[in-house]
Amino acid sequence: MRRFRGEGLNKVDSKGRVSIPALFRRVIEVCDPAWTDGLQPELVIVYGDNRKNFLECYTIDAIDEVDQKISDLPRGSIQRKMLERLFHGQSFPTSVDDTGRLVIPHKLREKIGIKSEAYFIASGDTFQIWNPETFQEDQDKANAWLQSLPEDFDPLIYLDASDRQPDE
Amino acid sequence: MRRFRGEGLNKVDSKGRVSIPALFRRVIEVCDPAWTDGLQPELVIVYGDNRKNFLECYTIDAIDEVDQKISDLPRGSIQRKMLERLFHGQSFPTSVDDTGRLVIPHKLREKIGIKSEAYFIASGDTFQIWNPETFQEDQDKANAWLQSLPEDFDPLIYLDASDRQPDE
DNA sequence: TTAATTCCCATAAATTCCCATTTTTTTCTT
DNA sequence: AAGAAAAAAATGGGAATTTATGGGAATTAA
Repeated sequence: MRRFRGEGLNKVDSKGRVSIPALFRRVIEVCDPAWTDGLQPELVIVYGDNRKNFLECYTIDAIDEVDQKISDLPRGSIQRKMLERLFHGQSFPTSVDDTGRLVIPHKLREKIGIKSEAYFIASGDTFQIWNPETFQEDQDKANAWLQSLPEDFDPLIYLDASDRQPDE
Repeated sequence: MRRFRGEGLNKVDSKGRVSIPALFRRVIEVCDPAWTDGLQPELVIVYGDNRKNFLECYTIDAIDEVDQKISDLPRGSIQRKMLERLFHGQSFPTSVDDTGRLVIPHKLREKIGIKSEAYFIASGDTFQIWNPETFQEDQDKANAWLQSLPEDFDPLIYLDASDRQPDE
């Protein structure tokens, strides 16, 4: 499974159009089973978790995987209801046009406070769209946290935590 | 099988007419085996479960699947009787007109308290129609619940629960 | 025959499509 | 390695289409 990598800052015009970083486009294409050269590759923007102040963009493969897991949850369970609302309801299916752009609807631009520029950053099998200033603030916080750690601390140590139990 | 995705808020006029979000129309069309360009695609509104304060809209494909499962149940069983009443009796077959609208009969508008606006939200292979205020209240509850969780809790963790036993 | 429903037409706003220009990156040539 | 040429990426604007919505006439139902 191809993963996104990298970041980018692009202009948003009055119609809400914004270029997707070219590297991301390649991944979106490959991860859309229906895509073939000449077609507009599809993706899904998820925006419903109001604790997050960015948009999360899923490839078709990634969202299919989520959908499958949701349908495996018991019908009527609160978890299933919440996830259906988030991923099926509070999401926006769209596609990359033939000039490599995406249209971010007015409502979604408002939600994350995007005006004339959008900041893109990869996050595994999804990528995020931020208001550049908001992202910078978040980044500043992350940096401050890193500063607070001992001089010789290496964050890579976390990688080895992944085979422990979730609540350990 | 195509799935609904997204949400929308549209006006309801004095005749009960309301536009169906355009993205939903595409799914309704594709999921009606009899539909072809120019025809009015059909769907079924299920309204009988009075624990739910919204209308549930099924595509033809989706309702066919439900019907099939009902007819697989033993004749005369209480389960079959209940489901037949709900899906065959307390449902309303209708179609999307050529301007993309649906007419919600007076009785159904009353049932869910719809006045001048209707809120649509996708939920897998069906979509729901709510009174906007009622939905907002429901959403507020969901958000409060999210807020009550630890800062770093991600509802996505539920997705990984799908390979456990239901009652685990 | 009143009321409700369906059909038909009209319009404003939003969205998509198409094409052109600028900017950046890559490749080629010397 | 520098500069020129070519390709790819980013951006901008207008025309065409789609969407959402409203109103009246025709039709059907009570």
